Amino acid sequence: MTQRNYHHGDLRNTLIAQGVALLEEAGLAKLSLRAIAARAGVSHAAPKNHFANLRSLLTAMAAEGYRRHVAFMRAGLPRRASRTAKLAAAMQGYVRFAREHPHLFALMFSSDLCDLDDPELQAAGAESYGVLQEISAGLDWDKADQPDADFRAETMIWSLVHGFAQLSNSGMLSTAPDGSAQPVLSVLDVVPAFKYRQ
Amino acid sequence: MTQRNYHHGDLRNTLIAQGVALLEEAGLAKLSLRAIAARAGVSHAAPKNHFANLRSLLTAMAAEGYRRHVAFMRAGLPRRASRTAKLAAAMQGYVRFAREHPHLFALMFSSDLCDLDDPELQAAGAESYGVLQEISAGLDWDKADQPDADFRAETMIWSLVHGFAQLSNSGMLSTAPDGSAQPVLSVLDVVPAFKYRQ
DNA sequence: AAGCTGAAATTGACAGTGTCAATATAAAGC
DNA sequence: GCTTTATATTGACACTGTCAATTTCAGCTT
Repeated sequence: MTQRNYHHGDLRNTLIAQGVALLEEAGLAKLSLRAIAARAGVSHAAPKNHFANLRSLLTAMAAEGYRRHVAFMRAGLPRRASRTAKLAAAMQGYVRFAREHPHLFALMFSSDLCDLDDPELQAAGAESYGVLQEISAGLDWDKADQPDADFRAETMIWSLVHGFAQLSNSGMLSTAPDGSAQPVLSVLDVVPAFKYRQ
Repeated sequence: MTQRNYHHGDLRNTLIAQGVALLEEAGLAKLSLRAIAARAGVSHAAPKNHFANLRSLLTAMAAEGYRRHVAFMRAGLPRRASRTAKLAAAMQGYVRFAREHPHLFALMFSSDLCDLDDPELQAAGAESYGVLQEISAGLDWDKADQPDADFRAETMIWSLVHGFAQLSNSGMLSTAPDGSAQPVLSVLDVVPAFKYRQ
């Protein structure tokens, strides 16, 4: 962390880190390329050497988000747990990440803000999707014998947990439309009790 | 649609309509207060008389989005259909709206863009939530005898369909992480076959 | 060791943004 | 017909992302 005079040395990673930090602290409204550059101790046009535009930097930040996301999903997972326990742990990790990093989570899925086709982002996302694939393989439900059964199961689990996280972050689950307060639900209160084949 | 000279006459509604139109045509990137004002045939600061700031206009646009959203959910619903048929129709309407109006749909749930606490937005959202409440009441599943059973069922259905819509719009369901093309799923391919009590 | 080269930083400019204050216009009420 | 008041216009401001021109300096060649 020595002070560099002119050439920063590791500006690319610093920009990503400071960008994520600023996003989490201040939200999207206060996030700007110039503010991130200032936080990195660098002039307003320096990022241009590492990122073609703001969108490109946001995409790299989203990829970093996926890497942290995977860690949350794998966390708190006992090594030799039952498949149902693994499913529960991964889903809780998914939602916990979304709740603790709402802005980063929103960025990761926003096609308006970042290039969802970017190879690095796709790679980071694939890692995260892999966890979902593991835990939803062999699920026993009414569509287990349909074509694309695995893909359907993954999509069902992903939709469920992703929708829950999204609605939770939008504040849609805390108060009913009539204004009455609602209990704070865990994902597990809402996920059907799935079993696995054999 | 007569040409007004100075006073527009119905600028508030025009701004909402033109804002939605521009959003759907060009996306968030090209959306600006000045562009909307220009589309409405009015100077760049005219909106100030009807909306305190951009956020306020976006919030009104989101409320309009909810009104259209409800129409999609109620559409194609036979008057005397079974509850399962109603559930299917409403879910398909939910996703169809999201797919046909991706930017508006994103706006409706973005706390970064609009005031989710706004009374008008809440009212419009309540109407939409009401449809979900109707169709998910009395659902028979493993949590039907738990406390807050109704709220859990609503949340489960909503999470499922909302997550599916969101992931679909993010392009996450069309290609697997390894790059292989995936079948285009309908929500119904992914929703467990729920039944109703009695 | 000196010099060259090119990557990585700087400064300065530009058009475009949201917001605000001051001004102009016209509709509504007396 | 005059005043009041809502509504629109103009002009300015600070801030944004992006680009071009310039400066700095690390590492390689000779």
